[in-house]
Amino acid sequence: MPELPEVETVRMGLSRLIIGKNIISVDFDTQKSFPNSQDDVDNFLLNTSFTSIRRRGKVLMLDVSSGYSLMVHLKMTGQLVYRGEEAFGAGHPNESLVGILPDKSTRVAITFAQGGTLYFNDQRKFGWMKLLPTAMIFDEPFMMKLGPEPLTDSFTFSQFLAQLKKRQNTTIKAALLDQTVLAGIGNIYADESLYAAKIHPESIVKCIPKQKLKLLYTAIKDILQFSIEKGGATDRNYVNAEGKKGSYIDFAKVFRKEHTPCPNCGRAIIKLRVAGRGTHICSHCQKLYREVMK
DNA sequence: CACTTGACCTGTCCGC
DNA sequence: TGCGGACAGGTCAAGT
Repeated sequence: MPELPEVETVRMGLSRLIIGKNIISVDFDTQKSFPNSQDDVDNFLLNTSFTSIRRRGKVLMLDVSSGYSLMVHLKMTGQLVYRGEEAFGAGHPNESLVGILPDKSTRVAITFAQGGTLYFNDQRKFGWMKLLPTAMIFDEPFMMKLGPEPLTDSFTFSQFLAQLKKRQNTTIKAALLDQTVLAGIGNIYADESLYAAKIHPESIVKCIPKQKLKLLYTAIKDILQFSIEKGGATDRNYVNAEGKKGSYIDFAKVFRKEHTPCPNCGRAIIKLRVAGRGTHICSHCQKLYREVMK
């Protein structure tokens, strides 16, 4: 559920809250959530500080001054929440979706000399955080295979078409969820983008007319950007670096909107299963392409 | 090789 | 009220 806009929101928040602070203690529990040894932590994380925070797809890279980086994937229920004085500047502490930390979902806690602690929480333990040399990040198999960043200027329509060539015979929904085609799209933005482009998610990639793919290309960029401006989508677990919700879901047209009227035609939004995922559509507005158009 | 399905987890919700 | 089971979805391994 943390997809590109949510991870980007966390990145911006952490950049404001933890850069330059000295790490004085690191506590971690399960091997699955944090596979590094105590020696790694002692040698490359303790007594260092975060220098920059980057994002690639749904992955965060927290670079530290030792030449190592913490790679973080939040998967479905992961959260990176900073607790300290600064985090509560503007709003109220109780706007936070998360309570007192650490709690039973806390997997890693990183405490700073200046006060404040960064918590990695993950209810379902699908997410992970791992420490590795900064220079080795892009040698990780998952990182090497990632497709282009949809919000960069270098991501053009022709590049989008070229990427889709890799998945010509599958459904467009499966193609959008494939991180090697495009990096950062998950279930929410796949459904919203396909609705905006009026394409049925079960359409076969090679059968979709080029001008419809152009609409999809534009919708992806616009929707991801808009969601970042709204602080991402809080469906159930997602919170930003201050533990607060994003508001994109209030603007969603179809995601989790089954039985409510389509904003375009008024017919009910329905839910089906495509590519093994809950999928939300207006079956009247979104056209199904299964035969190659001449 | 291309593509689909199941496993990994745990909290929540629904029906009985 | 309690309980079993379905469901949520990102990624990888296993299956077709």
